[in-house]
Amino acid sequence: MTIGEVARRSSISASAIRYYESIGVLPKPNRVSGRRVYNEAILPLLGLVQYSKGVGFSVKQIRTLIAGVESHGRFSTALQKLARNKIIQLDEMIVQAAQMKALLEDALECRCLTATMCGSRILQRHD
Amino acid sequence: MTIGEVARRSSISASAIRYYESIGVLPKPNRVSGRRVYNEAILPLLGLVQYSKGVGFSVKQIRTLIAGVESHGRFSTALQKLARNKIIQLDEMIVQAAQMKALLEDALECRCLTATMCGSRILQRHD
DNA sequence: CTACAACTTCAAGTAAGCTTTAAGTCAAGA
DNA sequence: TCTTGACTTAAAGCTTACTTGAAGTTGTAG
Repeated sequence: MTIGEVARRSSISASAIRYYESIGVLPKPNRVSGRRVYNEAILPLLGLVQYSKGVGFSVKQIRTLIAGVESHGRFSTALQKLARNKIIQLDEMIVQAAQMKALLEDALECRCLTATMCGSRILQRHD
Repeated sequence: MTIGEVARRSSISASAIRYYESIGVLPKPNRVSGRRVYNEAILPLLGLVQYSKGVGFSVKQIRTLIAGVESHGRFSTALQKLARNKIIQLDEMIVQAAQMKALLEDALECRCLTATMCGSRILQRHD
């Protein structure tokens, strides 16, 4: 696969793919007359990148994550730590997202945020 | 309250608070001899800012959100649209976060991501 | 009166995460 | 052979969300 095909199939721009490679998020692919040639394995990797971004990993964290995928079998302590911290963050995120959703739904129902906000517990935790 | 007190109580830096005011996220407070004087109402507002940031609102979206809080009673169609779109995004985010959490937990259990990734449904949705 | 902390403004700097631009290479088709 | 389109690089540019720095003001405490 050329970078153009990968871009089309992953919905990630070619320039972003080159950028990811340049900062070590993606492994360097083979070249044929100077051009990058990818195999199918790049797609789930890019899927992981997208997914990780979606839940708030920075590209540098994603690099650590991908390194874990690439280094078959090994799961470094750095990666374990990252994973554990992220699991905690994800739990917080899930709660927060659910609360924000409830707040917005309430607001939509009564067509105003003021009343919703005053009644909401999530905004009352100040001293 | 001075900006310093607000900063301390909200854990948001004074410079960030001034920045939020400058781009219209926060209302302009009263001044006493040139200095900003806030009342308690600023705290839940800053709480909403923090919360919104946490679930992926941009500061410009937060501005729209805060405008909805400030304009007592009115809930503009723009804000309704923002709220509806955000509710959809939040649903996706919750699912994605839960899946990523499961992936990381599985990875921690078997101490490698490769096996986890290959067995995961979330990274298999490519054509 | 002076010193000091906490504020003020405005402009410039920073970091992340790409995108865009310019100039060049390569293989295939007319 | 020439053109075309997809690729290559390096460097510069852009947006978001602030932070930092410089220079000045204010009220209080010694």
